[in-house]
Parts: sequence; structure tokens; C-alpha cells
Amino acid sequence: MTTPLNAESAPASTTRSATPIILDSIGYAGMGVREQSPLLDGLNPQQKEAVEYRGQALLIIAGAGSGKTSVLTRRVASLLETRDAWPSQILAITFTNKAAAEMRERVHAILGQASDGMWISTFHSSCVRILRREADKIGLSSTFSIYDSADSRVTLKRIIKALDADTYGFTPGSAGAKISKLKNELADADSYARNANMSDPQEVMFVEIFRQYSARLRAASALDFDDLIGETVYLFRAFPKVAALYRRRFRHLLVDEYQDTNHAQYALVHELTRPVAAELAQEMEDDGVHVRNLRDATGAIPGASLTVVGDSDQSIYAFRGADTRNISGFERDYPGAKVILLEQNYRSTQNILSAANAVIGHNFDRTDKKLWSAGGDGEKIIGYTAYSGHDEAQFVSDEIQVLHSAGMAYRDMAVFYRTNAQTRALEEILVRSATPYRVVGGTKFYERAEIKDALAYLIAVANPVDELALRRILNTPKRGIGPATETGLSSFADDNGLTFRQAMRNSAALGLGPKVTGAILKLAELLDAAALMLVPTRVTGDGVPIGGSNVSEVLEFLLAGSGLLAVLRGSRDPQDEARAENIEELVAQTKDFNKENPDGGLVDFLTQVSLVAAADDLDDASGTVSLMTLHTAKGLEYEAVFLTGVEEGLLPHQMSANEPGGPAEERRLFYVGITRARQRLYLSLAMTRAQFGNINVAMPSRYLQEIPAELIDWKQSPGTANSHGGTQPRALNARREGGFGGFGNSLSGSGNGSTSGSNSAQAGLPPGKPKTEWANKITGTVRDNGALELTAGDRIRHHDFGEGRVNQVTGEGTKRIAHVQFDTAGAKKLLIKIAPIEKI
DNA sequence: TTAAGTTATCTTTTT
DNA sequence: GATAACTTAA
Repeated sequence: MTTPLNAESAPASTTRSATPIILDSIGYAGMGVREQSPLLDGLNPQQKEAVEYRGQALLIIAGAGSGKTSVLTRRVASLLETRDAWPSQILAITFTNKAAAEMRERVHAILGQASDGMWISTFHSSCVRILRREADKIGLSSTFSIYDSADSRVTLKRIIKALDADTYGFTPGSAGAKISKLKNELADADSYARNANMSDPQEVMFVEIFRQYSARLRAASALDFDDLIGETVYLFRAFPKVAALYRRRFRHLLVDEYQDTNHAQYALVHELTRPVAAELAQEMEDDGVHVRNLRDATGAIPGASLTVVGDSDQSIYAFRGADTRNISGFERDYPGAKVILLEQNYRSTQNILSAANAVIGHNFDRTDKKLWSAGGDGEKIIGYTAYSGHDEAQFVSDEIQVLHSAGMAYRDMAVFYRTNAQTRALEEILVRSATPYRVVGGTKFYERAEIKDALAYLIAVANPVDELALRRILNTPKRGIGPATETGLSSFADDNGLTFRQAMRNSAALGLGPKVTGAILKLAELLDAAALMLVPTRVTGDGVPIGGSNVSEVLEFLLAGSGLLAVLRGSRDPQDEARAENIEELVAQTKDFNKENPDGGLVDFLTQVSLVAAADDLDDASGTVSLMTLHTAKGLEYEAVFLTGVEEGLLPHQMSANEPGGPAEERRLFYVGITRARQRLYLSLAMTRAQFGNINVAMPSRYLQEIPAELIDWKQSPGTANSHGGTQPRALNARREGGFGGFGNSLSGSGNGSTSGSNSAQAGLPPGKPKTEWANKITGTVRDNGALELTAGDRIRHHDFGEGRVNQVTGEGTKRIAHVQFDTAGAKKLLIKIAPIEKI
């Protein structure tokens, strides 16, 4: 190809400046001239510039809904169309496989076969691809295992137990978080130890944990998620010649969601875009690597061009080490970088955007950016305050039905929440109302125990030195190998310098019972036999071809040989039936994999499985409502969005309160949620929220106050919400007409919106604090029975359930719960503080 | 060694 | 309210 890098001094805009006016009138066909590529159809001037700019470094600040993905894909297409790049010279990096798949699809739609050879993938899968190829350089097996967080946890747990480190206050979680954080900063145990205060015994202990953790992973030829990035950076830094090959190959790097990159990812991008020094370039040429037409006047290969897209307002992964300074410092890191701002929003109505702007405006320390839309105000945001999480779910479900009967497809609606635990109530109600839905993420398929078991068999075959996988399957299904035998094998291996697998093969030397020894040997033989199946086809002495099996054949062999599936099928536990079905689903997936990747081996399958993310299996074509966390919602958009649980303690989440920058990050999360909506946005909250099986009072989120009152139409505002909840809230809440008096409540009469309901005139009920304004003034004060004392044996009257007898009172303070046997309504648990009850 | 039963702890968000 | 972690019985 010709010299694409000259473009630096001759940006496309100048070469093409002859036809700016025509560009603006595109759409009326006939523009066969190359310069008026249809790639620019329907783009605004900033977007066009972002597509066409040719230079060393480009930063696109893309507000929510500003057409970022479209710009990015068209930019890739444009690079090819103008012959500034070959497909193989492009590396586009996203955060999720889903985003990568979408981009690949869109690029393919524009270019067809021309997109072959391009790398469009996540940070993690790009790194795996590189690392598998170069594994031997850094002392890894090319079939290295990838440990997910659960695997890391198990490993850390064993280490902590062996070191008695829990006496120093270490848990697998705390140690893991700290190690992850350090790895994201590209530190290892040694570099950390150099700067640590080693007179602090806790620090000494941590360093030891870190060391052993690294050692175990190494011994198992395994990498955790953080290592995938870190080791790639290490590889490039330690082996300049290897790095040079990739720098030569990838001439155009595009990184999406740049605001969410952590230091390691930043460093990786930096390594990939560095120039190759003249001497090294010469060496490569001498080695027969084709680099001549890439070299500049000095003989060096200039750094690849870099395009990053981001929006610091949507940075929601600081907890994972994301550093927005990567984006704010971009112009410093890449001098001469071009910055393009995309502010026009093509997604949402102005009302939604105004709410979003107002909310995010409360974050200080940000460059002001105002999203605007030419699409009109649209509907108001709907607010709803429910009595309980269940009630809230019912509201969501009802509104979904309303939208659906008004013609909106289920797939255009989504329900968001802060924590995965919130799905339970939603699912319950959606099932009951026969609403088709799917939970995106959450307890993922591949995290199920039985799936991890089956995969562990495959991993043990692919990577025989992986002790973790072996120990997982050692007694799964049960074959009489207990923990004692397991540790025995492990220390036997350590003492004799063997791997766990070798120890298994030599287990006869341990002097265990014949039954146990037999079981161990049988497992070892099974795995060995499976490994042989994978060796490429060859012919035995008597002419029988063997080997060359694909993934599903090996998996089926292992399942049959181990009895894993048979045991589940024969079990009397009804849940095991579902487990067996899951394993069969896994088998089906391996068959699909074989079909889609005829050349793909076992390791490829395992890699794919290890790196699938929550949002990945999101199938837009399925006609279902999507349920997901706010985090997985990033990058997606829906006609209607239900943002649930907008409460203090949930959004912002309790845990964020103590973290520096926590509340601001939570606000961005809220902002991300709001900006996913195209037409309709619903904000809902509950006055009580169940967690850990008991019920807590919840207060409206502080962020609600930040939205101008006139943008929200409260079907039931936090102030006026009555407390008719429980099992029959529908008829009572009377929200459809927007009024609250349907049940003889005297709310409007008293003018204070207190939640005392129709019982307010009766004695024994302390009046709620009078409230004055409600519209959107969130005070969080709800009914307060305050000091109402109840003891077992008391008779009470409930507004909805009638009279009953208190059996028991549990909990303390505001969380006291009365267990009541109602005369007609049955047994209920009530939160005394807010329940519409009185003593009689 | 396993199965069954009991208790403690837990939850933020994810590649 | 679910799961991991622990106890006890067989």
C-alpha cells in the first residue's frame, strides 16, 4: 500500500475541501465521485470531521447518544475506503464483546468481505490472542488457563488459609481487590514489596499472599483477568522485537470508551502506538520482515495513528481502576492531537436530556457539556413511589403492559437497577404477568457450578498443569476422594516437585486405600485419553484413524467417562434435572462452536467462554424486555427505560459513600441510565426495600432533587405515596388517574400528604410530620409510627388487612418488625415504623 | 467419607 | 433468603 502516514501532514479535510457544499446536500444520489462517500450520509459537521480526520492522534469527546458508534464504524470504513489502511492494519478495541460484535457487524455491513483480517475485539481478547501466540517468550504454556474472579477467590482462599492470614484481617475478597488494583497499576509482588512498609506485619503478610498467588498462577500456567493486560504490556516492554512486530502490523488503533481505561490498558495502548526505532526497523528488514514502505526518512517506523472515543461523564468503572485522567490528559500524552466534540444527541427527547444535564451538572470538576436534541421535548418523565420493592415491580410490569398494548415492542423496553439482587422482585412479577423478559448478566450461565465443573474437565485436558481445575473435578462427581486425600496429593506433588496431575498418576505411591487409588488413577487415565483425542488425526498401525476430535466430542467423552451427566440425571434432587439440562446446553454450545469455528480448537473454545461478558449474549432480535444493571446498560439504548430503585443507599449505593469520588461516580451511573432512554423514561423507587430477608426503610435518592420538578410527572410522588402495599396494592394505589383519594383517603383534605391514610382520625396513631410542598421536593419522610410499642399478644388493626394479633416482634429501632396473624388475611410481617397499623 | 442439618455472613457495580 | 461454612450422625 502507499504511504498512509503522509496523511499526517495532509489531512483529509484539505484534500477533499473542493466539495464541502455538496457534502452537505448528500442524500440525493448520483454522487459517484469518490470524495462524497456515502459514509458521510446524514452526519453533522463534527461527525464528518471525526470520520475523515487523518492524523496521528484523535480524541472524540462523544456525549451520550451522539452517534459515537456510527462515527467509529464509519471511520474504520473510511480508512479502508480511502486506502489509508488495509483491514489487517486496524485494531479496534472495545470493552465488551457485545460492543465488538456490533461494530464488526456494522463494519461488515458497510464493507462486506473487505473487513476480513481486521481485529475488532476487547482489550482482554486482543491480549489473549497476542499472549497465546507469544506465550513461550514469557514462560507460559500457549494453552494457559484464564482465571475468572471466582477462580482467583478459591486460590486466594487456600493461600490465606495456609498462611493463617485471616488473623491479620485478610479475606479472599479484600486481598483480591488489593492485588487487582496493584496489577491494574502494573505492579507485581516484588515492586510492591520494594515500596511497602515492611515493618508492618500486615504488609509483610500481604506481600506474602501476593507472592504466593502469583506463584500459584504461574505454576498452573494461568493468568487472571488483570494479568491478561499486564502481561501483554510486560511482553512488549521486555521484548522490543516482539513489540515491533505488532507495532508494525497495527497502523491504526481505535479505542472505544476510553474514559474507562485503567493504567494498564493505557500503557498497552501506549506501547502499541510507539514508533519503532530505526535500528530495530533495520533489524526487522534484515530478518526478512517486510517494513520498508512503512519507514520514514530517519528509517524508523512511526507510531500508529490512535483514535480514542470517550466521555468522562460516563466513567463508571473507577472501582476497577479506570482513570479519567487518561482522557483528560490525552492532549498532553499525544501532542498535536485533534479534539472533536460531539454534543448533539440523536437519541433522546429534550426532556430526558434536560434531566440528564441537570443531574450531571451537579458534578463539579468537569468540563461543561450540554447535550441537546432537535427532536422536541417529548413526554414527561414518569415518577412513581412504591410501597415496597414488589409494588415497584408491579408498577413496572403494569407500565410495560400499557406500553406494549400501545404498540411498543418488548425488545424496545429495558429495566435497569443498581444491584443484581433487585432482579428477584422484578422477575417474580414479570413471570406472573407473563411478560417476556430476560436478565442480561447476573448469574451467568458459565458461572453455574455444574457448568464450571464440566469446563474444569476441559481445562484439565487443555492445560494439564492447572491444579485448580484438577482439584475441582477430583471428586466431582463423587468418587470417594475426600479433602484429606486431596491435600495429601497436593503435598505429595509439592514435596516431589511434581505437578498435581503427575501426582495423580503416581498416587499408588501414597499408600491410600485401593478404592481411592483406583478412582484417582481412573480419572487421570480419562483425562489422558481425552488429551489424546485432540492430537491431530493420525493412523494407527492397523490402519485405524484416531484423534482429531473436536470440542464437543471431547466434552461428551469426558461427560460419559466421568459420569457427571449420568449422576445428575439419576439424582432425586429436582434441581439436578435443571443442572443436567444446563450441561446439555453446554454440549450444544460446543457443537455450535464447532460449526462456526471449523478450525477452532479446545483452547479457542475455552478462551471464548472465559471472556464472555454480561452484555454479550444480548440478542436484540428476541422479543423480550431486557433487565440489567446500570453498568451493563452502558452503550445501549431503548425506547422506554425503567430506572428502578432510585433510593438512598442503592443509588447512590451505601458502599460508595466512603469512597472518594463515590457519590460523583454514582451520579454518573444515574446519568448513564437516564441517557439510555429514547422516548420514555420512568424513575421509580420504593419506600421499603427488602434485603437479606428483612425489610428496611428506604429514602428517595438525593439525585431526584436535582431534576427540575417540571420535567417529572409523579404518578405517585415520594411525598404523597400512601402506604397501601402488601399483597393487594393495585386497587388501592389508584395511580392511573393520578389521584390518591380513591379509597376514601383524606389526603387532599388535610393538605399535608401524610401517609396516615383513612385511619388518620383514629387514636393511637402519631400524626406524621406535616409536609408542605410535594411536587418534586424530596424529603424522604414517610409515615412514622415512631415509638409505637408492640409486644407479642397485642391486637392491632391494619388498614388493608384488618385486625390481627401480634405473635412476635423482631429487630431493633426503626427496623422492628411485627409478625402478625391476621384474622382474615393470614400471617404477615410488618415494618412497625411505617406500616399503616394501630394498636387496639 | 458423605449426607443432612445448622449457623454465619453476606452484596455494589465487571472484563 | 441464599449460600458458604460448619457440625453431627451414619
